Amino acid sequence: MNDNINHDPVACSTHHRAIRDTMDILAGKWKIPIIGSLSFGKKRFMVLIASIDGIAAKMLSKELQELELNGLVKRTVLNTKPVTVEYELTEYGHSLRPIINEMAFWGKQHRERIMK
Amino acid sequence: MNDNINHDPVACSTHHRAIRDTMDILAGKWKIPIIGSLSFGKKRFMVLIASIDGIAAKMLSKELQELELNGLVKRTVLNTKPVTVEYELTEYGHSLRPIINEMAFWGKQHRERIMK
DNA sequence: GTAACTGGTTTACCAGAGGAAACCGGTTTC
DNA sequence: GAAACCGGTTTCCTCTGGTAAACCAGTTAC
Repeated sequence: MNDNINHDPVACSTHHRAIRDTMDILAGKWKIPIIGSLSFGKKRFMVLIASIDGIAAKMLSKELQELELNGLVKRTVLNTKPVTVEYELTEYGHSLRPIINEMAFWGKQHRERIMK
Repeated sequence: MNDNINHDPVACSTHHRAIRDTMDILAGKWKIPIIGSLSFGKKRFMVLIASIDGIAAKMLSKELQELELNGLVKRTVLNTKPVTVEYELTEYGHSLRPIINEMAFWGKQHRERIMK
């Protein structure tokens, strides 16, 4: 029998790169909680801080910037008395749903499996 | 209108924990390439090193230990002349397929979107 | 004028992820 | 006995992700 190292280098690296792209976008401690919180609707900065347990302001603003850069989140500055800023998930941001759902499903199953 | 911070704390934290579990298991630079390489069939240590571009022996052995701990990979020591060790994906390891596929799909789409 | 609230930025610090290279015990070949 | 191959482990180093806390500009209430 022959150990096959060959799995079409091109298609394979494209595949891995795509997976890595996705992982990078979702990486870090806070991306998922933020997306999760925003999936319930648009929220202001302070509301986000309150709704995401333990996050620091710097982290939130940094993560929101990255998410905005990647087109997953839309930032809107409102012309109010003290300036308020609203963040919301773009349609593109919502397209992550299937991935997040798959991960939630597998993770739940995994925890049950580990317990016994 | 009312900014709703309440999204059922219990169900929500369970959900996020499950997602985090999955992310943790897949985290790091090498888990996916290793799983990807093993998804083509069982491989020996040296073959894995050769098939995963850029990985160091230390990293590979550490990551394999974690994957084995989580029941995703099975390690078999063969009684050969110089001891050889075979690694293979367990059935449970294969259950990650849907997640990985979703991520590959989304990542590919995302890259195309970013390009234009 | 002073305080408080808005949405941040800046600085300084720390733990952990990952990389490079040496080392190791056992076995076969020369 | 020397060298090479196997599957690691150990040590040391660097670089990054994340934290805490101070600071900032603009606006309103007191």
